[in-house]
Amino acid sequence: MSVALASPQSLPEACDPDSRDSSPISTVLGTEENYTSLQMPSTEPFYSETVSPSPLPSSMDVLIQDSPDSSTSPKVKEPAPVENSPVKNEGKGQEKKQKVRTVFTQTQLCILKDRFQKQRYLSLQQMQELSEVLNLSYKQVKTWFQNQRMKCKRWQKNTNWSKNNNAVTQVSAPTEYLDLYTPYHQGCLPSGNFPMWSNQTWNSQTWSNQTWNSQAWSNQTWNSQAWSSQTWNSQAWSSQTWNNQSWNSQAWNNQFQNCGEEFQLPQIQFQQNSASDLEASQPVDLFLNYSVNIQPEDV
DNA sequence: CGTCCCTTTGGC
DNA sequence: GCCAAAGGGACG
Repeated sequence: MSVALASPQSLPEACDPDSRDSSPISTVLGTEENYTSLQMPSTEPFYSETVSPSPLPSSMDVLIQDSPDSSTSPKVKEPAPVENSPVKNEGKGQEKKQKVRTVFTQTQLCILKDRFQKQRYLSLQQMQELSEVLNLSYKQVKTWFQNQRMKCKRWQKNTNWSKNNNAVTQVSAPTEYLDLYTPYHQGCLPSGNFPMWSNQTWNSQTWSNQTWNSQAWSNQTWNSQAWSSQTWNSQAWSSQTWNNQSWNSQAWNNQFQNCGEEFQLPQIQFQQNSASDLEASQPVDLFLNYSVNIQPEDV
């Protein structure tokens, strides 16, 4: 809850169109906030990000739905909140399934990209939730993420390719590709960097609200306390957050290898452990309330 | 089922 | 034409 959200009225409907589109960076708001307001009013933690106590202006939905968004497809744009049956358009005469290509609104894209920036793989539930928020179908969200991953991959390939020799390749991996997005992040969503780690007190709540992405991990300084008390006991692993995420090896690895080169996993620096701390491996207890001190440190 | 990958198709 | 939303096949 660190980030103070400035204006509750989020999302300028027009984030910057697309990279290639000309529209100027809409600097409508500060660089951080709004996003939180997208959160569902729901009771459960879900939209990670900063834990916003704010009750969510339902205006968001409206915004997304009938935002005068420029790019809203004139015709298509069918926001089936639920599974979208394959196009069955007007099916006149010809049965040929004519492909319907939805044009996502800028708002939707902003949110999607912002999310992607933090998480390349979403669990089923996360996708569903996101799809509800965006008023898109689950399938659309899933497809979008897939396409995005592919795009990311291609981009990565190309850039590695062209500037292979140059040392500059060392740029912090995960951010490189994301920079592509910054243009409209500046005027739309909070940037991908979030200072939520410092002196955060983790309890089951904050934990489940945290989006674990590469940056988060790498920025985290795991000391003995943090890590070992975590101990990743079965309870921790099976707690909501982890369950909601369908971790397979692929998802896991890719999670940490955002579009750049390789990503360095968090270095665990074990200091001296006070045995007392460790042994107490009470299932969830430890998990419920411990704090992490983090020393600012670049990645 | 989800993901990867390639292809098709439609907006712009 | 380019790009991105989908379709579809292969794979696990």
